[in-house]
Amino acid sequence: MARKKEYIEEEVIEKAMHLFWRNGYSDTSVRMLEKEMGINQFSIYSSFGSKQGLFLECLKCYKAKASQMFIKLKNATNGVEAIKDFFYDSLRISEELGNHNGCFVTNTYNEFAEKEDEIIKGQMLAFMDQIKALFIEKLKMNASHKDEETIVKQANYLLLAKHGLAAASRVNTEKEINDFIEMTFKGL
Amino acid sequence: MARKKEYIEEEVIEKAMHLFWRNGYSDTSVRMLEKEMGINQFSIYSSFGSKQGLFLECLKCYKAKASQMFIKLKNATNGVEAIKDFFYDSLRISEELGNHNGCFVTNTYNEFAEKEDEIIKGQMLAFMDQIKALFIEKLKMNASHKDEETIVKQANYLLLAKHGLAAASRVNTEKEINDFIEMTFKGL
DNA sequence: TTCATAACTAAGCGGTCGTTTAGAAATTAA
DNA sequence: TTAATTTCTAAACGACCGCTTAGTTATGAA
Repeated sequence: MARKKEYIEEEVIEKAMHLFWRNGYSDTSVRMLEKEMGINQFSIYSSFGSKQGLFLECLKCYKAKASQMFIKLKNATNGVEAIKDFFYDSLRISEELGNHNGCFVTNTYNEFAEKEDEIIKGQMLAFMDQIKALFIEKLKMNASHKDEETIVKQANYLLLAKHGLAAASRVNTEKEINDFIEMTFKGL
Repeated sequence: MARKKEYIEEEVIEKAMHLFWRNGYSDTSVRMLEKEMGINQFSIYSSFGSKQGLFLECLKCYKAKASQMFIKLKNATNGVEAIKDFFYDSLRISEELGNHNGCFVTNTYNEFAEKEDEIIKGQMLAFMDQIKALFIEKLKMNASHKDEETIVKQANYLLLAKHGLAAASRVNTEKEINDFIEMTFKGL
C-alpha cells in the first residue's frame, strides 16, 4: 500500500550513536548525522521527530549494548570482585564498539549537567541510580560486618571512581587505567 | 590622544569565565558573552581577537585564582595530607567564586577531549601534568619505603579521583563529596 | 492498471553562529 | 580649536543551526 523504508532504524541509530559519542550532543549537527547515517534529514525527522528524539534512541541503543554487562553484574555472586569486573567490562564495551571516547553515558552526564534538558538529565540520573543500586547489592554480599552507611559510602565512592575511569579511558594508557582500577578496589 | 576603554579587561574576563564555566565553550555564544560582560561584540574582538582568545584569557584567570591553592600545596611539608587539603581547597574555590558547576579545568578537559583545538587541549594537558608532578612531589615526602613506580601509580590514581570529585561536586551532597575524599585517601 | 499511501530528494524556512565593518563619539597632544 | 587616534554603537556578513515543505518516486491492495 505504500513505499518501504530504505534503511533499518536500528542500524542508523547505531551510526548516530557513534557520532554523538565522538562529538557530544551540541557539537553534532543534523547535517553531520545525515551523512553518517546515510539518510536524508526528512527521514531523520520522520523516524525520530527531533534531534533530541534521535539522541534518546541512541541512549536506548547504548543501554541495550550495556545490558549484558548489567546482567552479568546482577547475576554475579562474588560481590566486590564482580564490581571490579564490571569496571573492566565497561572499558571493553567501548573498545568493541570501536569507540575511544570514554563512556557515552558519562560524557552525556557531563555535557548536560548544566543544561535545561530535564528529559535527558532524568535519563542520566536514572542510569546512575541503577548502577549505584547494583553496587550496593554486590557490596552487601561480602560484607556481613559492614553497616548500611558504610556500604552506601562505598557505592558512592565506586560510582565517582567510575567517573574518573571514564575520563581516564579517553587519554591514559592501558596500564595507567588498570592501575587506577586496582588502586580503587584496594581499600574495599 | 585617543579615547579610553570604558571597561577593565580583568573585570570582564572574570565575568566571561563564569559564563563559560556554567555553560561550557560550545554552548556559550558571543551574544551571551556580550550581555554578561556588559560590552559590545566589537570590544570583545578588539580586546581578545576571537572567542577562543577570550576563552584562553579565562583559563589564565582561573589559573591565577587557583594559584594560591597550588602554592599552598607546593609549600606543604605533610605529604599526602597536603594533597587531601588540596582536594578540599579545590571545592572551596568553586564556592568562593559563586560557581556550582564543578572544576572549570575538568569541564574544559572533558569538553575538548575529542575536539581539534590543539591549543586548548595543550593547555589542559599542561595543567594536568602540573598537578600530577605536585602530587608526586608530595607523595615522596612520607614514602621512603615506596618505590618510584608505586608513587606514580598513586599520583595517577589521585588525578583520576579528582576527576570523579569534579563531577561529583556538580550533583552530590556535601556529605557524599566528603565521604568520597576520605575513601580516596584511606588506602594511601 | 489504478490509486491511495508513505518514503524519498532537495530546496528553503527563520534564527543564531562567530566575526567584520561603517560611522559616530570621546580623548588629548599640538 | 583642530586633528589624529581609539573606542564606542549598531548593522550586517556569510555560514550553519534545527526543522519543514513541495514535489517526485516507489509500493501493493483493490
